[in-house]
Amino acid sequence: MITSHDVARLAGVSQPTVSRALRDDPKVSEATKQRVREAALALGYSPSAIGRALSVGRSTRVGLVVTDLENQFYAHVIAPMHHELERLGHELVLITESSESGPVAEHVIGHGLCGVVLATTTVDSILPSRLHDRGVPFVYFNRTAPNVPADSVTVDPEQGIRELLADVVAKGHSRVGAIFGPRNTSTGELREQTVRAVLDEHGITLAHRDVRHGPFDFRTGHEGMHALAGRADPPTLVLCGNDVVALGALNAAAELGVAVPGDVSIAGFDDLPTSSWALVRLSTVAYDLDAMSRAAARMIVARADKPEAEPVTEVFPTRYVPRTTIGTARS
Amino acid sequence: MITSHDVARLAGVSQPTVSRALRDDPKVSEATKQRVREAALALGYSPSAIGRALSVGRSTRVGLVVTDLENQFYAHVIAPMHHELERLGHELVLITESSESGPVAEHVIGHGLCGVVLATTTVDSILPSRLHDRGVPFVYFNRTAPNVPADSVTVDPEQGIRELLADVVAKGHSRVGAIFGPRNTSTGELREQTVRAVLDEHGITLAHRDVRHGPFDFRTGHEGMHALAGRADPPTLVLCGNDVVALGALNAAAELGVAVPGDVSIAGFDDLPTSSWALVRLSTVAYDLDAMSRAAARMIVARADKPEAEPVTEVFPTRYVPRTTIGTARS
DNA sequence: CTGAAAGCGCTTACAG
DNA sequence: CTGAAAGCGCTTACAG
Repeated sequence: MITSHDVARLAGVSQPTVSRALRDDPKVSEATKQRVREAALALGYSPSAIGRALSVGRSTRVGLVVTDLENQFYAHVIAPMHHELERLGHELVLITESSESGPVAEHVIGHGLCGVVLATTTVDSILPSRLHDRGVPFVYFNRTAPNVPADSVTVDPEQGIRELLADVVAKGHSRVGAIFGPRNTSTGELREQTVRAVLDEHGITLAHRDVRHGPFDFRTGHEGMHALAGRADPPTLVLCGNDVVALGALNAAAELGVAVPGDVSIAGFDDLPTSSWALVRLSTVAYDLDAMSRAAARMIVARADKPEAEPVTEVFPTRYVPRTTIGTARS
Repeated sequence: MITSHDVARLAGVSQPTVSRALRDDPKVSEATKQRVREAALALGYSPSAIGRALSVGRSTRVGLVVTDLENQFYAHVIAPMHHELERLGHELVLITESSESGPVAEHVIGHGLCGVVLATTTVDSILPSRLHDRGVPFVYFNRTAPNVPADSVTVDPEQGIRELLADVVAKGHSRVGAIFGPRNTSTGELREQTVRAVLDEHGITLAHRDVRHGPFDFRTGHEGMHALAGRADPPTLVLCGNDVVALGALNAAAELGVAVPGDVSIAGFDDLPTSSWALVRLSTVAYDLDAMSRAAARMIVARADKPEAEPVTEVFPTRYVPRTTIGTARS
């Protein structure tokens, strides 16, 4: 490996001068900088980020903690988050909660990340408090945990759900079912409560047998729809916890031969790219996931810079995107 | 930050002893190990990976170089690769070629990765030779570059394509079109050549006007299908460079109101999870992408261990998975 | 404007 | 079995 000492030797300066010159320190003369840059180029030298990290006591690597990497939702957060981090001179390292290499908190601390973004927090996860105790900067992305305050980027589902349900009611649905997300996530819980409250304003109550819960994945929607639509007397509409769940439901409907929206209407939440496919055309609730992901990136680097600043929180509005999976209620 | 020195003080031993004890060095007595572990636990200490990396001169971080993070194909390589790396005690850091922070090679070198896997190599990319020159271990994933030899994990498309085309011919297609991948990728080129060669055995030639090329993305398939099927005299079947392209084509067909496989048949390559959706049911060529991704993970850590070993290469076989997008040719 | 010195948190010979 | 010493590649006061 070639180091700043090699460059120093070639340029005929001291090693610290190489360090300063390459970081464009104003205290170094232009002539020297020039000489150093040439030497560095000649040797193909690039400074070791790890030497630097050890020296300054902080790295430029942020971790993204996710449980389900396979889930397409996360592809759409990883991409923009990575780009924004790169723009800020940081790297993205992936961490999953199911880490076999021991507790995530230890992993995070040991691996010298300057901060982490938590994308799959549950209400009962211990990670936030562990990170807090160890002084590791972090931000909540999308989901939050109630007990440990920290920066967060979230979405406010209300407006989108109101618009969606207004359409649902206008189309004559009164027998509505739902496949909600997990109860132990802030997003799952908030969306469910909002749906129930707004439905209530319209005089509609969800029948217990028309409701399912499960992880925000394809399978939940798939199995949920089989359960709900496979019955003699199914609801005319099924609200899904998110688009991936709705995609599962849509496919289950196709398997069952139940027409959407002829026999049953379906709604999602997230408006992923797949939802606008001609083959899908899912009516859903949208928000700017791309901007959210980038905001989280900016937030974590800012936080790493000023660990003591007041927690900030950014919330993104939602809107209804009607497509073709919600039709007039069959009578 | 709490360091091994703090633990040493509390345990009443020297700092190197802490280091050895925690790594379970057999030369340390059980009694001492016990004491050190307790002290470490009490202080909530976890060893700094970056201190360690600097000391041993090698990190446990492997980079994955990808251009299009949004592409669902990569979600299915990232997940298994990450899991396998984690199992091996390594981390995955994401790198995109469009790195604004200067040339990727410099980035890779500077950031102290122990190796990188190249997932979006083109025939003309300079990265392989740069990495080679700088002595950075790397492996080709899926695609290779011809000039720089290195470890690789690839797929052999022949068997799958043979089976696919046998079915195509049996169903009476003779007017076949294609939306191939980019000419400057080994995968794009190899699949195209194989298709042409096997088709030739069946006495079929692709008409120039029935062929399109483009990046392996949704848009390529989408625009390609609009161009091919929007004409007066379209081919009866369109072979796509991969599933994501085929998904674009399938959706374009839906938009155009052309029935699949009634009006036109469509084939893919990869067999992504989406392809088996009831809404999709894409006939395609399959291989074990999961195993491939894990193999690449194992390969890069092995390579980082023995930089001088002979390059190894692992190739995965393919098979045809008939579903419903290929039908009898209309006459 | 530049250099010598010390230090970041580890590991690894080398002694004992 | 354990410790003192040196070093990994940087950065950052401190002198000059």
